[in-house]
Amino acid sequence: MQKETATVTLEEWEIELLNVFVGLFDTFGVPKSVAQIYGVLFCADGPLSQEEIGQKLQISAGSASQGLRLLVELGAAHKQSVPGQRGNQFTAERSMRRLLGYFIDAKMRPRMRTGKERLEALRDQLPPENKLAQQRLESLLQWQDKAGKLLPLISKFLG
Amino acid sequence: MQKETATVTLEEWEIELLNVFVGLFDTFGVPKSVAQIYGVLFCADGPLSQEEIGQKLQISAGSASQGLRLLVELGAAHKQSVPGQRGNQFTAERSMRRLLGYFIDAKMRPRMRTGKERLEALRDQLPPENKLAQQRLESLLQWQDKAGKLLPLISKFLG
DNA sequence: TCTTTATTTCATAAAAAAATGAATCTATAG
DNA sequence: CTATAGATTCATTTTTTTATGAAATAAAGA
Repeated sequence: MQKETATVTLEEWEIELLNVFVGLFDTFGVPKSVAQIYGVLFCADGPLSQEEIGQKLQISAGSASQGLRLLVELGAAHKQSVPGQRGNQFTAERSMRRLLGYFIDAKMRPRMRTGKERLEALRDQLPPENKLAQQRLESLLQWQDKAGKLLPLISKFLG
Repeated sequence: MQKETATVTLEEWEIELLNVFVGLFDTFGVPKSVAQIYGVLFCADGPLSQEEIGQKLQISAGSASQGLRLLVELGAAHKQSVPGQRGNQFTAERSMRRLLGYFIDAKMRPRMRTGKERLEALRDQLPPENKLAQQRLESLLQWQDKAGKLLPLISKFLG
């Protein structure tokens, strides 16, 4: 079978965009290499294989695999296995709304939920005479509450 | 001078709250120990000295110093030097709105600004016939734009 | 001033996170 | 079925981040 001769080197403008993504993603604690993989997909003209991504970024197959897995988990990348073809293809989720939405669902909500449960459990076993503890606990529960209402609004705004 | 016999150990409920803060802050890449320092301040009944914080968390003076510096930079803690008294006192910023607002100003805006500048510079030197690059660049600039409009709305909502 | 206590700095140590690469598993082509 | 390209896993290595502690600095009391 004819080997595809795709571009395996990053262009100047792609590198520049990648750096911006690295900064953006870092705000949410996503590692540099993962942001770079996303960036490559974002810039690409079509789906890319894991191999192509690895070549462009000069990273190992293991690294590419792990990074792509994280991105797929976060909903930032989509994996498609094309029938009648080995390997998988990846594309970037380019909608900012969906990107943030997935991130919120995958990372923020679970944490907020367990946090809330913990706090509510604590409230039930906290002596009522401990006014300070009661008060601090209430403050924090209010944060959770506000955040829970804010997140959908963000999605809406971006939609 | 009489030595103050403040509580140097964390109570059960404080530890629980600290853990919640660790989770929340981690979402934005703030290290555990820094989140814990914030938690201690948040729970406290009044201002605390760096020494008291260090004792409660069993961390070194250097660690406390660096962690507090970061929190102050982020606007998550306030430092006050009480006249006629050695050392400084620290308090937590307990307003969620201000907390997020400061964070946005301190960490997100600068990144977005430099990102935007970079992208605009790139746009000016990008050959117009490179349609793909043009298009991707525009997408990303639109993200910046949306984000720039979203951030104030968040502050407003929390206010 | 000198002394003592609080704080910061920064080189080093410790810990945590991320990348590698070899072994393993999977799936397709032949 | 067998051979092979592709993908994944995971123990190990590398890199990065964070914490420590000793030394330097600052600031207040005597």
